[in-house]
Amino acid sequence: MTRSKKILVIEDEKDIQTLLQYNLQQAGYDAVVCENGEDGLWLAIEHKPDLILLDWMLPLLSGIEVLRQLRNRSDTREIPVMMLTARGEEGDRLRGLDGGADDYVTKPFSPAELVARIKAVLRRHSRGYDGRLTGGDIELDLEQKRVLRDGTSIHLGPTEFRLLEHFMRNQGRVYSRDQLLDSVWGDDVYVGMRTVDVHIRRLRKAINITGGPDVIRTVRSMGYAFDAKA
Amino acid sequence: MTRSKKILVIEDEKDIQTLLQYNLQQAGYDAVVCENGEDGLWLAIEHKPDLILLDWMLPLLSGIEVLRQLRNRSDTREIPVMMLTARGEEGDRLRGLDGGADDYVTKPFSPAELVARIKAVLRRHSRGYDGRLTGGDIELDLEQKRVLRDGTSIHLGPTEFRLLEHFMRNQGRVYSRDQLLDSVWGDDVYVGMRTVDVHIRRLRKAINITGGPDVIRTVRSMGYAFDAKA
DNA sequence: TGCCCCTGTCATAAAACCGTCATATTTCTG
DNA sequence: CAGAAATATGACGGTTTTATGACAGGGGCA
Repeated sequence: MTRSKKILVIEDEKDIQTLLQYNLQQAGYDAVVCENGEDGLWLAIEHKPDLILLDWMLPLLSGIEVLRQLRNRSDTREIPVMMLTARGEEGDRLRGLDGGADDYVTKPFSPAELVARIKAVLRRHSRGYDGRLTGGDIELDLEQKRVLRDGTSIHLGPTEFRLLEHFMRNQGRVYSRDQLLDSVWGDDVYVGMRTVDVHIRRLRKAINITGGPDVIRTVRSMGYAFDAKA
Repeated sequence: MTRSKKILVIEDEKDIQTLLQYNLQQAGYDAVVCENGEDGLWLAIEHKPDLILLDWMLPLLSGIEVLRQLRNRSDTREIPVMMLTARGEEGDRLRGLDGGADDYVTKPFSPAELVARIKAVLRRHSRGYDGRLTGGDIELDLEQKRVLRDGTSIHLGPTEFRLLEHFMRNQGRVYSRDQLLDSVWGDDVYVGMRTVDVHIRRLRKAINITGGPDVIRTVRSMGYAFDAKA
């Protein structure tokens, strides 16, 4: 049996804190709890949890700011984050997803549902652990750095490969050019937005030589997404 | 009436097989049965069942391995899986949940209980999460920025999308053109009232290409509203 | 060094989208 | 039923966003 997954909870409301702690442990997770953004950030860096539950409203450092900083460090960028938001604030939710949260839950929530969602996020995130990603008729071999479409091999440049990998790890989800630059190029690069378009085009051209349907969906004024199914 | 849910049963013990098949059909499900992991995997990919009942001990391919492969393919990843385990194999149970099973049932079990659990899993699964709005046969996925009607994908421009989103968040309620301009377009834009009509028309045209009934209700001298059911 | 592959940026073409208007159609009122 | 009021529809021009093709610089490698 693998070690139990570690989950970091950053939440200032005491009762929600204990509620979460209890339920997470009940579900077999290893829960670490703290109550403000600064500690949370520190613990995240220190403990490298498998997932972070992050409250939106926090003392000292707002949730969105914590998220931003997590995404800005190479050693925490890959940790999935679920935001806890109060009901009603739609703008927050959008900004949260925009900032790279993997899911969000509106309070109040049922513990059972939360655990289910955590499972889903962890599952989605651990995709490709055997070195292979698949979507539709496209296969991506992470170890050999090879791409197959419908059996035939396809050549991609390094950037296109990372781009496709990112899309295939998060299929269906729409990413803005900013987000893509952040997660595919890295945060310390500064290249123009339109560069993303060009690489999308290169990726499309390469991946569609077999004649299959385009798997990359353009979402006007939003960004791009990968869709395996029609 | 929607089509009956399809359930794939992967189980090698003949008598349990027939027991399940009988009870599932009795409960109104469409049951497909097979008896080893390889066939199960194949059938899952081929049939896209709504739920999979997966025995733990299987010839050829173990249950956990089948589960792993199901979770690694984009077209089967979202299908809920219930594991059937023999009494006492607690470790297995944990590994099952860890691997992404949605529930587990220990043998022997009562058919009635099994059906109840199945219903619960299906309900939980179809209810979706906050990132998805649903009304009637229309689904709106905020995360993927996609609209589905009766399963078929529908394309909307950004404004139509926001318009529909607003309607689906407040179903049944009537909004005047002024209110719509305010909440969909924004406070600081000033466009003519009639513009709303035009976008309503575009939304209608797009959303009714499948031939379903119009879900947008015109309230003369008042505005518009979204009604899922007649 | 020279060649080849990869990258980022531009200019331009091509789409997609938006707001408005003129006109047809429907609904209401008396 | 006539006339008025409100909504539906089709078309159009302008604007924004995306797609495409071309190009030059950078770096690895023989």
